[in-house]
Amino acid sequence: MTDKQSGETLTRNQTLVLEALSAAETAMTAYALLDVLRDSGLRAPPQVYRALERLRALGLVHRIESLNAFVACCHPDHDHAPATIFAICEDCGTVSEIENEAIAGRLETVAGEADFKLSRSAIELKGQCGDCTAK
Amino acid sequence: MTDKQSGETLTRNQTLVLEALSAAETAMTAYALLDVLRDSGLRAPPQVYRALERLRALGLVHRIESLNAFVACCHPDHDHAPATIFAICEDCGTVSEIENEAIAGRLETVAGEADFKLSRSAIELKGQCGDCTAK
DNA sequence: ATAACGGATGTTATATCATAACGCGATGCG
DNA sequence: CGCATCGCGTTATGATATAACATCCGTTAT
Ligand SMILES: [Zn+2]
Ligand SMILES: [Zn+2]
Ligand SMILES: [Zn+2]
Ligand SMILES: [Zn+2]
Repeated sequence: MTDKQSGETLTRNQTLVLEALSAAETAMTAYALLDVLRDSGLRAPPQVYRALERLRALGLVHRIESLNAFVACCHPDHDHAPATIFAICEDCGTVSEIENEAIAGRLETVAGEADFKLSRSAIELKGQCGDCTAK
Repeated sequence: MTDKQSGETLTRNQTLVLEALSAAETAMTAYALLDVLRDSGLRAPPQVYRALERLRALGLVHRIESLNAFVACCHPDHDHAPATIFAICEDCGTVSEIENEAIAGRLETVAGEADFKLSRSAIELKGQCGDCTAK
């Protein structure tokens, strides 16, 4: 176990993708990332998708299912609750990550009542963020 | 106002798509629907997507974001809670629709606390259904 | 009646999102 | 060395979704 790349350190491509995502205001599609990173040497979709896959496994990036797009985790340091909630502004596109134990627990209960063995969940809210409501 | 197609009745294509979806055990993609309905006269994706769009507006069909696929609503008669939950079995693919007022309310609260004006939400649970757990 | 309109439809082409499959080069290990 | 593993680059293709345009057909206004 030489730790060449066995768990912690990010490769060049992974770092590029994570930095691009972190710098973005909104969720980005894989192709948007590719466009942005073309000058940094990325040339083809698999390079981006592979980096995203790894970053997701590390919990540094989340996929927003309803947008087919990706965001950097806003608190990669601590572990996630079993149910993370994403609030997506339909006006400006910003995505906020919300943790809520109560809802996570309630979802577990509801799943149990339906005789469903829950492994993971995606909760995506659409609406208007505070900034856009104020406008 | 002859009610030619002004709100209630479904057109031929819409009926075909809804029937195919209702008959399906699992969620179906638009292209799967197209394959199934080719013998009934559907020839191109826009015909399916247009029918799906209308059926969704009528509340007869739901889109499962994490699958890029669609299901027939299992209780099209009564109105939906603001937050419908879909439990998706990763073994057999069945999708169950769950209504839960408590979670819907809780989501409203959480959104409010985050200063987010909620318009609609997608909650998708992945795991194992009762039948598959029993196996 | 007939012209104008709106809505559903059919069709072609294209945009957008995602992965399969192959080969290469560096690294670690027997 | 001989071999396995891993990241990487590249090409090609698959899967999902929509733009754009032409047509048809009942309704409605003139
Ligand atoms: Zn996170
Ligand atoms: Zn906003
Ligand atoms: Zn429903
Ligand atoms: Zn199952």
